[in-house]
Amino acid sequence: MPELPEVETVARQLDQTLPGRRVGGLLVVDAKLAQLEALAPRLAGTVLGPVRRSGKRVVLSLWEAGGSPRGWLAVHLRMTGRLLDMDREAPDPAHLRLRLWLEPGRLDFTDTRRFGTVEWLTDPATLRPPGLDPLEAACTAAALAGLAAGSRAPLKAWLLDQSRITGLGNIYACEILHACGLSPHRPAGRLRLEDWALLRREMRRILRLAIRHCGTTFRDFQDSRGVEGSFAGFLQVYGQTGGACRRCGGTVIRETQSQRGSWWCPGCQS
DNA sequence: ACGCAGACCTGTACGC
DNA sequence: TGCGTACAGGTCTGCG
Repeated sequence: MPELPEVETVARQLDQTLPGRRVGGLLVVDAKLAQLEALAPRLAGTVLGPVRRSGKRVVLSLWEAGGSPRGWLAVHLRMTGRLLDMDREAPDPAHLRLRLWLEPGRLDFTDTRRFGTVEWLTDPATLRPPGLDPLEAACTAAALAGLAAGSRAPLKAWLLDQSRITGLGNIYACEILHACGLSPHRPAGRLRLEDWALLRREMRRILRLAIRHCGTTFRDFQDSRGVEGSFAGFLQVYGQTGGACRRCGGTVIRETQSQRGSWWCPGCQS
């Protein structure tokens, strides 16, 4: 489900409401997360600190009452995961997988498809994702061109590879390529520097715009308050099979590429 | 280095 | 209404 803008939305919201709240306990509901049971003693009594996005993960920091970090909980929401900031007395949400009891309130992790993961990290070096974050200053046209040098991978698949750029998913990869007029089939290694400059610019513009609208809810996404994102109305090609391209009037098509749907307009993307 | 199939899961939309 | 099929925002493993 969530890509960079959705994860950023959740992280920013939780960063407004979680820091300073004490962790009272841990409830593991899903047997797939049973390995977290052992964490309960280490979490109890900690205080939540800043919440950040790392790639597509939401990272909660847990601090000793004294003032040094005890560790980080890195949550990957995958397709249908949600982190919901709930009142203590609220009824259980559907598909509850994990709960952090807080003072006050509680943080519920729900996940319909159960693909989501939760990791306990104690080494700060493991907090950073392997790839370049599209919104960081280090993500320059030259850096992108350097990463892609020699690659024959189709641009769409290249953008989805999290080891190079971290944060893009299917929706935003399709939207960015359309905004740039680049075909998803173009070999990544054959782009010119000016293509990367355009791609970098559009990538940042679209991601920032989506963050401003709290992400895209095409199906499942909800933020930490259970509210849907409003960027869906801005989508130009994703999910628009047979629709008219808003730029050239051509017809948006869907095809399967690297096992994923690719939506694009052959009229203006080449 | 790359594509591809299959796996992990559950829910929904659609055609018959 | 009911049943089968395809598809879903992610990522991993194994194979060719």
